[in-house]
Amino acid sequence: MPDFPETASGAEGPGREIPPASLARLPTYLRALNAMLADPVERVPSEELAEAAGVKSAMLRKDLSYLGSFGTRGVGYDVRFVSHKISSLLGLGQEWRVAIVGAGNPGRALARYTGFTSRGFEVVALFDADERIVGTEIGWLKVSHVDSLEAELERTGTNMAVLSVPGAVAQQLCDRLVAAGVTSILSFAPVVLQVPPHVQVRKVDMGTELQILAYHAQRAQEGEPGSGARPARQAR
Amino acid sequence: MPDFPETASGAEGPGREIPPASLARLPTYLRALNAMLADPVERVPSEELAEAAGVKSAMLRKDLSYLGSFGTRGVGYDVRFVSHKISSLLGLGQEWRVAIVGAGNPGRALARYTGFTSRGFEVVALFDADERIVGTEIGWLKVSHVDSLEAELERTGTNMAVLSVPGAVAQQLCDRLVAAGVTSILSFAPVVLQVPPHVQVRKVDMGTELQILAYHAQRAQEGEPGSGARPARQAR
DNA sequence: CAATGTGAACTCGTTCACAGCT
DNA sequence: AGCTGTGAACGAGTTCACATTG
Repeated sequence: MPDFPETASGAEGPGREIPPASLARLPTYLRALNAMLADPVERVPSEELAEAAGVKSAMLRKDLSYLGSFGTRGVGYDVRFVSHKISSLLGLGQEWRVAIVGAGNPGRALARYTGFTSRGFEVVALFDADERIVGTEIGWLKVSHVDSLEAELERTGTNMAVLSVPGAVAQQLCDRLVAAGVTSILSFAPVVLQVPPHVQVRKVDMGTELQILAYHAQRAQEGEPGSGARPARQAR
Repeated sequence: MPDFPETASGAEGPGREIPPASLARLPTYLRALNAMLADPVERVPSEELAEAAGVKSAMLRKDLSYLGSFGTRGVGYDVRFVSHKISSLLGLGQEWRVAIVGAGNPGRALARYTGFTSRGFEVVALFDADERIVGTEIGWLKVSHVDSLEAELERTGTNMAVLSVPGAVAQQLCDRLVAAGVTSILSFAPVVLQVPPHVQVRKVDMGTELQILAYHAQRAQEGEPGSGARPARQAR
């Protein structure tokens, strides 16, 4: 299917760095585009793609302009072409080998989540420190003891890690991952990880998200009850 | 013991809205402060708290200044006091009743995650559409059929929902949640949800995060030739 | 003519640097 | 003396609006 000129190899993109805010939206665009590929949609104007992605059309156009300038004036964008372009920019042409460190509830859920296997990410190792969990099979993977972390990372050629361990041990395991040469870490631990500058960490934190929601919810309910401002003072 | 000196009751709530970027950091500050409370730390200067939260001290001070102006010049901030202040601003004084919609792998992991129960969030209902799952117990909750969604939300007094269902049905369930009066939704579904303006949605998307990591990882590996030499330095 | 691509205006977020308190 | 609180400078991100192009 990849019948597009120059796919995964470098040199294609402009030297410009993509601004982080823009980069963070590309996966959303990619999903929208791929959804359109299912139906046989050939072209899409920025207005429509932007709506599907939940952004304004000017922003979408500016974002895409960082990757180069394709799209046909008066017509729109070629769905397949832009999809490929984003995929290759994101490095989805290659398989990323992911290790999951921490096979507790969240780790196990991740290991079984097939959603991303299909998108260029393969889970190749699973670690835990709990003897009762080590050796059990989850999905089609056997849980390794965290003692063998370095050896297994090497053996499996892991180049990305998901950290789903309790906050108390997250930093220490993060350090070991970094020492073993992992430079991309997705952390679910509710702590701020300290890493050297060449290592990329992204954090997913449900607790934080719920607290932000609580802030808005509280404001909303203060407005509701008709009586106006209420102190609503309750210590925890 | 939970009494604090002033807190001019009328003046506590600044009319000012908290800027979103600032709001998003408050949970991190709160965690750092609560960790300090464990040790008996009374006061902390902005420099130190900022380091624990991974931000610059000027930013921390500005963020805290949105909540009011406490902190003692020449000394620092009272750990307990600021912790309380943030908690109450975030609405953590009250119990939030959370329903989890979708009891697949991620939903089950969330239901068992006790980490947030302790922080003012209680899971009060769990839904799924799969007959084989409905009726089973997860943690101390029985999975309800999604058909009874509206009734159960009402019965349990749910005021927040976590949406952990496949993307294909997320929008439709989101609509039902909104129709049932839920105004705060944390979504794990990899789709852009359309909601009316009074509803707050936050999204957690591992796929997106991995793709962003892949972008950086790809850039990094383009820089260095494929030989075995890797920096592998330690974190601080 | 319809829709892109983009400079310019504007808004929001971060950092600086120092006045003002304790 | 030391540290907060904040106005002002700076920078990033978003939106506007329009010249440009197929």
